[in-house]
Amino acid sequence: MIVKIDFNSNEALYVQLKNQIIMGIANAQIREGETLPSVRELAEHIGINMHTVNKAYTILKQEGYLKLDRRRGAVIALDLDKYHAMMEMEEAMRVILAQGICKGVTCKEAHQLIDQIYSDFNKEE
Amino acid sequence: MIVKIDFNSNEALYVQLKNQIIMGIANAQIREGETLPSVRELAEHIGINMHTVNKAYTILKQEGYLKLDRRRGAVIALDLDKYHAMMEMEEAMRVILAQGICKGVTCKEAHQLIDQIYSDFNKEE
DNA sequence: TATGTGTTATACTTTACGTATAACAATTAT
DNA sequence: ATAATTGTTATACGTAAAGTATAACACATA
Repeated sequence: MIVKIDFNSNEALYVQLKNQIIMGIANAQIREGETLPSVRELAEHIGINMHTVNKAYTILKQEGYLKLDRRRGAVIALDLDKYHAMMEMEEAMRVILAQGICKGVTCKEAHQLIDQIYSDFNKEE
Repeated sequence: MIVKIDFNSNEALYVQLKNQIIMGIANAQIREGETLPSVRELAEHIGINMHTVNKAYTILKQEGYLKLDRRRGAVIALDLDKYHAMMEMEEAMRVILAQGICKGVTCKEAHQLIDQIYSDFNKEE
């Protein structure tokens, strides 16, 4: 799995890393039971501090994507609280769709976008 | 139009305000050509600093939602750069949908969510 | 015993956020 | 003309978050 970090982004490094890993799971590039690199290893590979990686891992654990194990490391383990996920999706989507509506994006175009992204995630293996 | 700010949120005040205004436009609670309160007036009404409101207005101007006029104030004026809006929607949606996919949200359920939000925005007037 | 996990603690720098005053240029009402 | 109100800009300050840097701890494995 390839992690791309933009050091010029205004988005925090640990947030970028967190999102990349979530998209990696959705892509099935990493699967249930598989392990991520250790915090020190990944930190060195990306070129950032260990604690920044650890922060991303800790949040992923709290949000139900990982289980952290001494020695084994960070293991993908999904906690399927679908209801909670839907609530958060709704709140985030409301802001994004509002922006789209103001800019003339139709409901149909939003649906097409959803289909495209879903098929992108299923395409990769 | 009612502005609700959560002072306990981890989201910045100017971001919350910006999003509320965008959703207000999508709702048609404020329409093209109408004016928002002055920065000082809105700041006092909400109970925050003038510069925080000004920051939200400035960003809304840069992103093509407002035009700022001396004396007239902040006037809703939408710059319909649909293509650019679609690009940003795609990037933001990719992260949100990835979270949903990991949590077992189906493509169909995502579509239902879109429809619900779109109808919510069209219901209000 | 040695090594590599996550974890925690401390200290430091830098940046973003929010507030606080103040003043400016332009416009409108008096 | 004068006064008042608009967005705008500048400066300064305090607080919090982000990121880095060392160091040490408890635990599990080779």
